[in-house]
Amino acid sequence: MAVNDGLSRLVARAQPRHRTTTEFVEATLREAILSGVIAPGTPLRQEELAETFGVSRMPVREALRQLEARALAEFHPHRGAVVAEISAADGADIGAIRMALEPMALRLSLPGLTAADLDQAEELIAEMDGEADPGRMGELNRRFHMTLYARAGRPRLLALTEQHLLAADRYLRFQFAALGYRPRSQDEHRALLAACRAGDADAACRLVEEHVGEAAEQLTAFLEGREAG
Amino acid sequence: MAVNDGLSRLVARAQPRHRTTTEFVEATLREAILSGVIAPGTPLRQEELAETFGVSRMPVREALRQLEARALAEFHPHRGAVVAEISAADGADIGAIRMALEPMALRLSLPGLTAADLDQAEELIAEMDGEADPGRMGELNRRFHMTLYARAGRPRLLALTEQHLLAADRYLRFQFAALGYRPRSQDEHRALLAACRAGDADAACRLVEEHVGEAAEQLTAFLEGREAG
DNA sequence: TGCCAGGATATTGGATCCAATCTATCACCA
DNA sequence: TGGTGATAGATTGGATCCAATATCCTGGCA
Repeated sequence: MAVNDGLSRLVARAQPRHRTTTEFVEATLREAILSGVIAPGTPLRQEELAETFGVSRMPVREALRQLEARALAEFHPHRGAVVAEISAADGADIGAIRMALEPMALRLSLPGLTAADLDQAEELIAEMDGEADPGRMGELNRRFHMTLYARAGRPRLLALTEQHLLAADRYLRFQFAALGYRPRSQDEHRALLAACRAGDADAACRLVEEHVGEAAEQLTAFLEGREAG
Repeated sequence: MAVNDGLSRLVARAQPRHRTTTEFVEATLREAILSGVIAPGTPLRQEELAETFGVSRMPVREALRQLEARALAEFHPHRGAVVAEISAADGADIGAIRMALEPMALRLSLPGLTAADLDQAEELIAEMDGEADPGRMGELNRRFHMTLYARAGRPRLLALTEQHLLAADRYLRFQFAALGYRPRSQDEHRALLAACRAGDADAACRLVEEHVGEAAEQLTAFLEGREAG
């Protein structure tokens, strides 16, 4: 079974240190969908998932409802849930949201950033230089961005930003596999970090907006080509 | 019972034309929370809600999970859910998100706006002039904003924007009740509409950002005073 | 040969039941 | 008298069971 195959590995190594079974199932499924372990369009059969997780159908149902609210799964009444499809239009949608949220997060965070934060960001850039694995690269990229936003002091804004960084990751997987990492991305990361170190908020916000925008643009072009072909 | 009282009225006049009971419960509860019919901090007892809706506890449970994913309810394992609290910090958080999303939505929508859209926006401003009821005012305000963003062609961005407009409404209720509607708001609406009619994207985006920012600022000040006192 | 109808099957949606756990109360002891 | 521990009640979390609905296949008919 395509679903169980990759997922059961995730389930096996997932620490069930969650307080309820529902939380455990939701977190693991979300990870699986965002990381691409379960492909878009895959039907999420309740019974099958329940068996994989070793629980009854009920916590699975509640978890699926939460995933629906996060736009990671689509419900069709009496026909079940499927993993949300990916499309060029949706990729552009997520890109637009990131272009709106991330400059705001950075602007709020910048004054509070410590030297340690900036050093950690620099270290993450260095790690990305030598990384080939797409999944790991996505995680490093996400951590780099979130490190810069961490001092915004706006929990909702940060949660929303991270959620859409994760959603973008899911998309970027497809691009990574075909084209490799976007070469200019690292240059942009370095320029962004330099602006943050200089405390130049306007420049930093402009850079992050351009950075996200270019990534989204290239992704959209790639996906449109994929849909056309 | 404080919960049932206002809620049962909503339930009574709600058309159960939803495909599943869970959808019906979720939509009605969301409306009740956002509109303030159920106050922040109110415990959401599953049995009580089930009785009010005339269903079993199960669809209530699934609906509550979805509300949690939307940050409208907070879950405490084995202790139940409560309606999400409101706070000055959270109000500022929502304000920051709106300030990020709405200029982006407007910029994407502006080129596609029709004369009919602009006329409808103007009509909504006129309606707001003569409106005293806070709930109705919030709805008109929301429709005005969403009308201007409607042609963005980004479903996720629009859904997120509307969700945070609704969340802001929930907060504004408290301010309405104490201070009435912010007087300068209508002037800003008119200026914004004028910029849209002129097709001046930069000005329109700047105006909407300022508009949202000022509303958020005043709200935050009000809530901080309320929390201090 | 193609299309429509009807029934069998699979899967979800909803109800009921049981177990786990949290809270509050009360007795008991220092 | 104040604090601590045990116990009872209430409430949620999870499992199982039943009903409702969609899909798919097959057979009959034009």
